[in-house]
Parts: sequence; structure tokens; C-alpha cells
Amino acid sequence: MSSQYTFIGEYNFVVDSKNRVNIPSPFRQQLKKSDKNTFVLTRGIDSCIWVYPLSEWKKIEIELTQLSSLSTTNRIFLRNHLRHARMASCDDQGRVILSKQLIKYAKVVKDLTIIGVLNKVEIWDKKTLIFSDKKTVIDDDAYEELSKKVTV
Amino acid sequence: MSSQYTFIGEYNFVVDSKNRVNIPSPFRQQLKKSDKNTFVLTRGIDSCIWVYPLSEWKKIEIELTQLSSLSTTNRIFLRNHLRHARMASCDDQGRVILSKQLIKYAKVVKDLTIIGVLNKVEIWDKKTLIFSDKKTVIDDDAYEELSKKVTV
DNA sequence: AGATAGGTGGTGAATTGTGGGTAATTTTCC
DNA sequence: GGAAAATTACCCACAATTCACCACCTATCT
Repeated sequence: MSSQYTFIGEYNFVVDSKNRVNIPSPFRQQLKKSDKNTFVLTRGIDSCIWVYPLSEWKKIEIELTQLSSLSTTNRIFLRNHLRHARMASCDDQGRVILSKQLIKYAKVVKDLTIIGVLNKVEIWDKKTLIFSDKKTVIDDDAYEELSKKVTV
Repeated sequence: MSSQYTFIGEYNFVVDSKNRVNIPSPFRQQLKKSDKNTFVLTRGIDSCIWVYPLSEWKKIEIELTQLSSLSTTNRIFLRNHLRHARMASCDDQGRVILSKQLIKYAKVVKDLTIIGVLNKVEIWDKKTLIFSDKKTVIDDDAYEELSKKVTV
């Protein structure tokens, strides 16, 4: 299944005193009507914020609704996965508001780096990303493993 | 079948001296006319309160009636799920009243954490949830498997 | 220069969460 | 059955937050 979005590139923005962040204009322009000018923001796996267009998030939801709440693992998973998510509509200037929880999680101070990752967008605190870049070394074996799945 | 509700996110509220709890505004706004401003509250499987929009509850009722009463599990599940269920309409401020039984069951004191879980809402006593988070042992493999499935 | 688009800062109005009061209703108890 | 007590429903009030705009600055292109 391929996404219809092509979020690529890196942008530097700031979060203002009201926790507003601009979504890069090239990303916003890709929104469809079904996105209703809205994104869903949630915790990324690394200390960043993942941003999905609404219609893209709906795909995830469809997967999630398959999970029966009778299973304990499912319940915990759903709870943890969803509790950090939040819908956010863009204002006239194309900004969304970050919740306090997400700001705390991603250690957001002021300067951000926003990265397009195909069907989703990552919002990083600038320093955290630099630190993460330095720390993260992908070893050769992992690359080897990846090469089997992706032909770059 | 996917739900038409998208209850996501986490909110901190308090229950007042009259056992009233506010339903987070983003959740209330999703109610349809057929919900008649009403939720159905019942025991969750964990020590929390499950809150369904009326129309969503009706769907569950239909599913439940299809469960055969010949199975012991089914009978117990049905009983536990139905006997504590209760309809509650929102007042003008968007609050519902918690019954004493539910308050006792969920060990509600004052500070609550309310979590949206797609088609239902969970009301937790704040401390109970934190405790539950710490205590809960999860099957890492199963969890990992779920994550893969929904991390698009 | 002017026009346009994109990013940032600010403001007033509207919404929201919480508390309280009072009348109606239900429950309890004698 | 009827009085007393508790519970519920329906209001109003208010502070804090949020939302929908407006304004401005900057860079780019014509």
C-alpha cells in the first residue's frame, strides 16, 4: 500500500509562546479535502512528534479497530498508543498547537527541525535531533538486513 | 467495520462533590443527533469506567445479543457488562454523573485521567492508572507485533 | 519597486472546566 | 400512606484557556 503523500525535506521552525508550530507549506499543500485541514499528532518512537494527515491516520485507525478489547495486550496497546495522540487543525497561518504532553515528550524548547518522512512528518527539537544524530550509528549488519527489504 | 468516532488523547479532569465529570469537549463534539447527548457508562475490564456514545452502545448490544448464553464465559461477560451499565445525559456544561458503584469500582477519588480509545472513552482515577501502568506486565513480543502492524 | 507567499507575534471573543444554588424527583423510613 | 432525606435535573456564574482572526516582517520573483 503506497501513500499519496510525499513529505520530504527538512525545515527549521520555531514554536511560539502559545505552543503553535507551523507546518511547512509544501506539506500543507498536499492535504486533501478529506484531511479537513487537520493533522493527528502523536508520540514518535524516538523522542519526536509524529504528524499524520487526518486521512492517513484513519488508515491506522482501521487497523486499530480490528483489535478486540477483550485481549489484555490489545487493551494496553490501544490505551498507550492512543492516549498520546491528538487532533489539531491548522489556523489561517497553517499552524497547529502542540499539547503539553507532546512538548514534554519531545523535549521541545523553541527551535525545531521538521522532517518529511513520506506519509508522515516528524517534529524534532533541534538540539535533541542533533544529539540523536550523533548517538545513532547504524551498524553494517542492520543495513545489510534493510537491503533485503528495500532497494534504494 | 470502523467506528465513526475518533476518541483519542488524554485529559485530566476532576470529579466534583456531586459526582459529576466533564466529558472532554473534543469528544462531546463528535456526538451525533442519535446519541441524544447521552452516554452509556459501564465497568471497564480494567479498573476504569468505559463510556460509550449511546448509538455506539446500541451496536454493542446487538453484538451481545448474538452471544450464546450457553457458554459460561459469555454469560459472565454479559452479566458483568450489562448489570453495571447506566445511561447518563450531559448537563449544559457537558458533564455526566457517575454512579456510586462505578466510583467504587474504579476507585475514583478526585483526580481523573480520561483517555479516548476510538469508539469508547475510559475514565481512570489518576493514581490508579499510574499504578496500573507500572504494574502491568505486557507480553513484549505481542506488543511489538501490534506496533508493527499499526506503525505506518 | 511592487506583488506575492510564507513565517511569526498578538488580541479580543468565544469556549471550556469547575463550582454552586434551587426546585423537582426519587428513595428511605416510620 | 406520608414525612424526611437523599438524589437528580436544571439553572447561573466565573476564571482560565483556547480559537479565529488581524497585523507585520521577510524573502523571493517579476
